[in-house]
Amino acid sequence: MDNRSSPKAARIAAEPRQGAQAIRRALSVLRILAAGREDGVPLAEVVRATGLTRPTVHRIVHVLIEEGIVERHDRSGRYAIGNQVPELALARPRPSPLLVAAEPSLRRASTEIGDTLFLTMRTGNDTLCVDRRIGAYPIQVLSIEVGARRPLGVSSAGVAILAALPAQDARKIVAANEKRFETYRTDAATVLGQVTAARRRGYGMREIGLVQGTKSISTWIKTTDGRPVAAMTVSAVRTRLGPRREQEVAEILLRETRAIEQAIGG
Amino acid sequence: MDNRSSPKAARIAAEPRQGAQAIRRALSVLRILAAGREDGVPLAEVVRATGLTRPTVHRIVHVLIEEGIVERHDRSGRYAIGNQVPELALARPRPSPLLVAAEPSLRRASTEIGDTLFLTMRTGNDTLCVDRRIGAYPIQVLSIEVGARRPLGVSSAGVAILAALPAQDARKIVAANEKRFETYRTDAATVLGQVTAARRRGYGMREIGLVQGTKSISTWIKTTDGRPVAAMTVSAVRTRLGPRREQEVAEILLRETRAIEQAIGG
DNA sequence: GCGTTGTTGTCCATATTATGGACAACAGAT
DNA sequence: ATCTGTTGTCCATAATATGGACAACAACGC
Repeated sequence: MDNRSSPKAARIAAEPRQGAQAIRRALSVLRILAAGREDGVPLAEVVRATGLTRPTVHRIVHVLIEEGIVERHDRSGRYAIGNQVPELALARPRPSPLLVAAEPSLRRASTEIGDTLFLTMRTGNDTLCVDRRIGAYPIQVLSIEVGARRPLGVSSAGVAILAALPAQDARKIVAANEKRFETYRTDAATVLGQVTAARRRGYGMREIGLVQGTKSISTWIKTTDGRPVAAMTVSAVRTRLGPRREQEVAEILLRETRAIEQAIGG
Repeated sequence: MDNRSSPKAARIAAEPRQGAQAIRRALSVLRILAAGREDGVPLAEVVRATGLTRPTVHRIVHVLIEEGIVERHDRSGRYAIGNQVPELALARPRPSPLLVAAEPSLRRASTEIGDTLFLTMRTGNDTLCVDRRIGAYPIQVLSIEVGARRPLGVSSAGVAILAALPAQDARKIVAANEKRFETYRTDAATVLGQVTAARRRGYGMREIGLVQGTKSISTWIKTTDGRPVAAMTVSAVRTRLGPRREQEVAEILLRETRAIEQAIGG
């Protein structure tokens, strides 16, 4: 009851505006549900991931259902993003400038590498897969789809983005996501270790992908102000990405990453 | 303080769940902002349209800005749907079954009629344009774009949908939208008159379109349970739609409307 | 110059609103 | 039959969101 501080206080880093706890909570519920995609998420998982109490989550979710923002699947009882969300999204028709800037690079890298390529952007404390290119090689890792959303740190793309952030910011995000890591069978310490390794290596990597037997390599994409906003990822069965080829692939990714950065800047 | 009623009360028409006023209010703000599309909406207009007080709207809007759900345009000071909304929408990739069912009919009707064709669906108390086909005739009415959202009643599509609803429901919606009609230079009495006329005529019509010198004809599309969910509209410069041609066009629309209804049902 | 009418933004005492502990009911395991 | 996992509901309570009042600024008229 004292930190109201100076009258026209610094607005630089956005002191949290008060008087809307419920709205903020509803949004954090929505973001968890978004990670569940079509299948949705059980209530208990939302409770775990948000750290809210169950009555609160239950109330929020059911109000959102009445409003058409959330749906409940009758069979499974899981909750998912409802059809009014895309309807609201139609108000914003222009395609993301990132996607436009990345398109040629994705096409080039995809034909050159031949394995599945992903473009993943950061949104808040999550990564969001916004584009996927399937390569020519007969075995492709297709587990991740456009729209897939995961806590920053869980995928190699997330690790790459964390590695490119100031260390302090990265630690904060990892701490904020800690409760959610359990679901993805990892923990804060592991993630921080991978981030450090990626920082040294110059790109992100996961020897054990989220899917058994796959391996992923990710490079981060920064805007002109130096903040990483996205990552470019190659996923393949592990045997396809031995040390020699890892090097080759990483070089292609780094080259195209720079091309995307230039396209955004210019 | 008595209508808590029977223990396992009728859930048929969804008695409003309480304990989330703020969330509901935030959503009604969002829906108004969605109607403003890229340009957004001034705060005062949101206040008028929602009937909330200005401090409340201001607080809600600014919390949503902090959360990335709303953006404020620096030049105009207007508020608009932010980029996190499409990001959340990515969680729901499947295309609307209505769009799929309507596609062949839209294509047929568009080539046959030659004027601009719209598919507009109902969402809550609004209409939302979800598809537009440009015809072969050199003068086309392009004012309405995919994503355009307006209160039910102001467009001919909205009038058509209201006409196909039970009279009592239609009256309720018109009453709920009354505060917003002012912005579109109409009022409840006018709308109700147009709805009655449309009901008698069998399709919706606006002699004076939202754009000067245009005329629109709309037919309603019902699901098997008899509820109208969308409308198909032709817009053209008024001189293109004299009484003779109005009749022709209406017949084509009604025919294709029935085709869509069958495609949804089967 | 000086009202007038339109904005947007902020403060803070107040009471309305959202909260969460406790309880209930059900589904699968063991 | 008991345990552990769910989801859903109630309601007294405290914390939260509310909105009246005030302020600052812009555009317009005269």
